[in-house]
Amino acid sequence: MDATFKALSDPSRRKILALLREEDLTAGEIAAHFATSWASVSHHLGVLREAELVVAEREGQFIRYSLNTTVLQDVLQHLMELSS
Amino acid sequence: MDATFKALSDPSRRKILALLREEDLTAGEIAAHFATSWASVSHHLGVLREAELVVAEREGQFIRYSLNTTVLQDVLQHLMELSS
DNA sequence: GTGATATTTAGATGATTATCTTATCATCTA
DNA sequence: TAGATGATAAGATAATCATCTAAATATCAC
Repeated sequence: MDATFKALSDPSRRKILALLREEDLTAGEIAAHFATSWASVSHHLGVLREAELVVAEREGQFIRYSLNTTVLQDVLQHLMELSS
Repeated sequence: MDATFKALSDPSRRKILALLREEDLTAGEIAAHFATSWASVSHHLGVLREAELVVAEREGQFIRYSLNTTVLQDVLQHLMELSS
């Protein structure tokens, strides 16, 4: 749960999650939405992968990312227990 | 929303929120639950205040802290929009 | 295999952060 | 007012983090 919250604490990473909510995207498509370097975006994707908030799957030359809503549900559960 | 997630990303601060979920507590009562220095706990309380996740109210010699569930609800809303 | 494209990794740097000790501020009691 | 207690602020330090450039890895097309 610690890694999850830490992953969520960066606005770039939350933006990535919001993009993936619309549709699955390759790393390049995600990076295209940012002004920072590809390496920086790749770093954020690594953090999100580590936290299991996203899933990466190679598709030939590309790597396609998708949301793991299960972990997001866990976070929601945790926060609801705090706020209820 | 940024400050809120950053505030939530530290386990000590989430522990403080969990304590406050049970009952309102003074800064000293909160600090008693931690092995770190009072100053460190006070720092965390400052971060939580800044994020408006808690409300501080002076009661004579003491300062009593309570949860601000409104902001927690906002976080929940934000996360639900990501996960739905 | 060679070259081209997609992505990640490595190493470095500057900024932020959590923690500590010490000092300061606020309130109470006598 | 003086001393004691509750709490925060200031200043220092070590660790973590986001970002960069350059290098490495993986796949595809030829």
